[in-house]
Amino acid sequence: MDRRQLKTRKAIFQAFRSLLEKKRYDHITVQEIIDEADVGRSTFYAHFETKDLLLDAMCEELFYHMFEHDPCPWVGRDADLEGKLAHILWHIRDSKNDLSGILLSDSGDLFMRYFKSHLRVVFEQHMGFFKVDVPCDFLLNHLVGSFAETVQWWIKEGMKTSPEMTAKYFMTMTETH
Amino acid sequence: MDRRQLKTRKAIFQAFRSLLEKKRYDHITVQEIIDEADVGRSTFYAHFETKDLLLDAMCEELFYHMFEHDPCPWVGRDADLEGKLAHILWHIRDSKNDLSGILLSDSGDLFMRYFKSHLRVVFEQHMGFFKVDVPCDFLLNHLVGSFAETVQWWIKEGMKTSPEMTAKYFMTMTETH
DNA sequence: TTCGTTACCGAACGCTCTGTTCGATATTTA
DNA sequence: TAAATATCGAACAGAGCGTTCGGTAACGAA
Repeated sequence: MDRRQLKTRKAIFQAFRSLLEKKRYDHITVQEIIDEADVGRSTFYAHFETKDLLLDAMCEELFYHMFEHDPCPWVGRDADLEGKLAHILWHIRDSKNDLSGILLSDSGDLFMRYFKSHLRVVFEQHMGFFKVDVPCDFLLNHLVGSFAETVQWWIKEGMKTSPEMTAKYFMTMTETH
Repeated sequence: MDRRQLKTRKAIFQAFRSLLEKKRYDHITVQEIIDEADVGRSTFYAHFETKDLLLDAMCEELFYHMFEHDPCPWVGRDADLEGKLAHILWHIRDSKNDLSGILLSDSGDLFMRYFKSHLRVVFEQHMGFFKVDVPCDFLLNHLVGSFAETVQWWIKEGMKTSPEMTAKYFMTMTETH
């Protein structure tokens, strides 16, 4: 990939992230993005057809490492659920892209939607763990939603508790004694 | 209130709701709303300064009855939590404003935010019921988020299970045996 | 019914943003 | 070095925004 392309792409992402912390997604204009990124108008449209597709691309990049690659050293691919969840929290806290700021922004729900769709896959692999007398799809939906809420709460509180402890809180709420 | 005002307000709300089922909130233009509502441009702005304030006003109206007034006949003000939750579900299902369609639309998250803020108050009155070893604000956040997820799941599945049964599902997930 | 009040209409306004085009310029890769 | 290509920047038509204002029609009170 041409270095110029990477540089432009990075500048746009950075500008976009910066704006997202100041105002809501649907109030951000392409004009503002290219001003902030210091990029030509036509250049922006050469990279992204629309603002929505820019959002898609950024989500792809934000969550790629968290769910697919670059695993936390102390968590293997066959870790237990609690370990995996702690890993996700660890990743959010130490993200270089200020992921926590984005998830908590006024447009956080937009990113939460992507986040949840990835979480769903994780939980699907551990459904056997939960033995409750409710419909299976209800349970899955519940777990994904609950953990997403847990993450939001955790960030809002300044991520004071450790990833491990936070994951434990969540598991406590879902335990089937 | 002047009949003309009520008629206009109703037409705008109706048009807005109709559009929300077809496309995302931030893709809806004021132009489309006034076309659909068959209302003059200046008339719209006489009622609502911005599209965001229209959203606010509509949420106010949508959730007013659910949380404050017009209680379901078989649920008193001092009902237990499960009863209150069932009442809320009952209200969503039988709403004349197609509340379920709105909550499930592409912009459902916007309305969920309002919904959750009201739910918070309800759960706050019943925190004594839950005895779990996690921080109190974590617990409250968890309950509100979980129930919101439950509602979303319920609507998506076509509201097949009864409000009572659905409330029971939820309580099952949060029981502290 | 009458009459003063008030809400609506509709056209027009300057403005901002959109998404596209194109030739000139600068950078990169081979 | 040379060919390819990414960026720039200006310009464009089109759409939406939010406001203004005079004319019209519906309203509510007497």
